[in-house]
Amino acid sequence: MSPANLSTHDRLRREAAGLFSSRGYGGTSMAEIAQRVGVRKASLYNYYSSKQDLLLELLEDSLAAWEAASRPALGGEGSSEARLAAYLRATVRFAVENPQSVRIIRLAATQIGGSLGRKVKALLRRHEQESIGSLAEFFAAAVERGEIEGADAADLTLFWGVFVDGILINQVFGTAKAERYLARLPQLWDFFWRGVTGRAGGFERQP
Amino acid sequence: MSPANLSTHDRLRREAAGLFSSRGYGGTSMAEIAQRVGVRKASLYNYYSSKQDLLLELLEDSLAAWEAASRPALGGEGSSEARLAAYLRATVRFAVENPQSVRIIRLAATQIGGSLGRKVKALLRRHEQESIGSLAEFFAAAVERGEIEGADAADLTLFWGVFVDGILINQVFGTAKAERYLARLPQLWDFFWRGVTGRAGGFERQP
DNA sequence: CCTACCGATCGGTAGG
DNA sequence: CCTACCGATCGGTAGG
Repeated sequence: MSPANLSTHDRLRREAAGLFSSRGYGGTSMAEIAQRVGVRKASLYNYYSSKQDLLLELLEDSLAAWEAASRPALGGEGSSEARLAAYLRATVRFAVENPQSVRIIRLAATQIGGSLGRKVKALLRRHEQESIGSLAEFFAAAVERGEIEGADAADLTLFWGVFVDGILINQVFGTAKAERYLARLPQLWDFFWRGVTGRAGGFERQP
Repeated sequence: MSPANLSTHDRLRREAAGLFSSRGYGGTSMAEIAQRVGVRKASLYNYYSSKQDLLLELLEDSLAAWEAASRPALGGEGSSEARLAAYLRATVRFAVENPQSVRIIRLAATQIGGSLGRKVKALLRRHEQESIGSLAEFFAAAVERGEIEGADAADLTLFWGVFVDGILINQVFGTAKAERYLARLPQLWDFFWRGVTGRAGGFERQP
């Protein structure tokens, strides 16, 4: 837990993620990162060849960690509701435990221009296609099997994106504590599932 | 419509809002703004005494415009559902017509540190207290009158914040066109309202 | 991981 | 709204 136990490279990742996510990419200087890590600025260039590279690696790591944390739940066993609820819980838990990763992904999606912006957008687009693509398939299958009735799969996917992004944004940038959204997840889930199916939701509290 | 018809001050506001919202505050330079406006950098300081002042005024204008566009709907006549739906439509329309205002508010909420960050957070906190405060009262009153049953007012307020922020974020930062969310608002509203009340929503298409 | 340094650009000012 | 300029800081490199 103590910073002294972490390698310089790990401290560098952590401090860079913290500064980028709270001040933005352009608002963070390499000198400031170095100061927090406790080394001279020039030493950072032993780990990354540029500031752009540093952001790109943090973004890739964040996207990979998010996928690894949430993806398995959707492909698990059980009803559509159980799997989707498990996916949501895994995502919200990830955001509680890794707020900086969520922040980095958001800032990358919104604050970067130029040639770096193009690389960032390519990474995000690839991730979104995989993630939203599998959700769209999920909803289409649920509609086909009759587990969700009277709604269009595209509208369900749209509503799901709104729901999840709304939770994540409020979790990591809002004034309320991030844990609150995890604690109220059964209620939020119930609203979502009833809205989508007309039936009360059953959000199992066990993992 | 043409830039040539706008005053220098108006062009300055527009270009600064565009650059801040696409590159972030720290990623935007006064020289770049000046170049787009078509004047020398020093001339900008006839309108604003600092870069911080420029951002603060853009933020204040954006918050005021948002309030003016959405607030009246909530206090209008009609059922709780009609008023809340009108409030949502006004908000989503505002985001279609003023995406940069929404972007500025989001970036201010997430990307600024230091002394500027404190001023920005004070502005946002005041706005949030007024806005979320009136929503919390709205839901409490709807529960008390029995227009919404079986749900806690605090949970309703939480879900509402998730719903609205999710739409706005996807509208102004997502890959789909912003108009899509306006076009699909009846469906999104139906999901929301049915989730909250168990009854199908009736989203009137007329203003 | 350090010292020492580079050219470029930063926000901002003086004075007109 | 301009020219001319300021000290400070930027990302990055050389060389060890």
